[in-house]
Amino acid sequence: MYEEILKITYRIPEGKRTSYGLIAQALGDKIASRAVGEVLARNPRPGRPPFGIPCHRVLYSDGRIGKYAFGEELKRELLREEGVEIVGDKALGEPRVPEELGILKRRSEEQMKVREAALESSSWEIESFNGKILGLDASYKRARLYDYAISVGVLMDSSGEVLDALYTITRVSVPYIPTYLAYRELPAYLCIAKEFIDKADLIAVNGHGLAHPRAGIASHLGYLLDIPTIGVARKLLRGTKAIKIGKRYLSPGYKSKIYPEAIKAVEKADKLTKLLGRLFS
DNA sequence: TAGCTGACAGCGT
DNA sequence: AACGCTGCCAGCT
Repeated sequence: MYEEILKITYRIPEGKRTSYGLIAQALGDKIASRAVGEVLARNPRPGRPPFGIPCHRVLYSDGRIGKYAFGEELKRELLREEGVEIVGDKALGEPRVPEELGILKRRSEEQMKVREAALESSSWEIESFNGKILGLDASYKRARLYDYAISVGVLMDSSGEVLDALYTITRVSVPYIPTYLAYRELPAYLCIAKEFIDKADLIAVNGHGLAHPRAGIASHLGYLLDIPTIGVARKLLRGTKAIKIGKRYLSPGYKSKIYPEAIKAVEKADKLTKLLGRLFS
């Protein structure tokens, strides 16, 4: 995703400008506009092609210049040199619309497919769970260019006793984009979950399952591995419903019901990711 | 218009 | 432990 955003930015011709939102639209969903800004804030080579990536040509949607690592003044100056007309605090003329890549559009379609399978295999009944639960969570460390994910899996029995645990540290080149969390966290979860595939009866993921407008990370993981999963989230998405138990919002992921025992597993994983995060900083 | 909010997380108090 | 703040955004109230 970083690569795509930088590539789109690289292709904005001299004398033209675009917006964070239009780049997000080219990726397939305008909700990613903030993530575009976050990625460009870490542009490894600010400047002009062929060596630089001209993130100074990306402005706010209303034409205002917006932020720049070396200051808004320089951004405005670079644009003026390139022939972009600026009056007051805004650039004139129409922004350039980048070529559509549609990555996020394909992903949201994939999520809808996952949702169908999740809906059909799950129910919202509350039951107690009597097997081994794998709790999953991740924390992040910012580096110069990329984030690093510290992902943890904790295997528990239903009484809450820890049987086993595993963690990974991976470089992440997918920014956080609202409703696309799965694509940021899933790769590491898949690695960990595969190690426990014969031992865990249920996977509890920090995030949503069916309490997501399409399909949450818990549903997605369950679908890919064909294992029962449940989502345990801290916050609810707008316009969605989940079962609140204590401070957590639970929703079935895949082939699952609502099992309150899942909360403990996720909270344990949450503690461990934070502990490890401190250890590595 | 100013203010709010996104499955934010991390970091400070 | 629980808030509040911030981060190259944008659309809505």
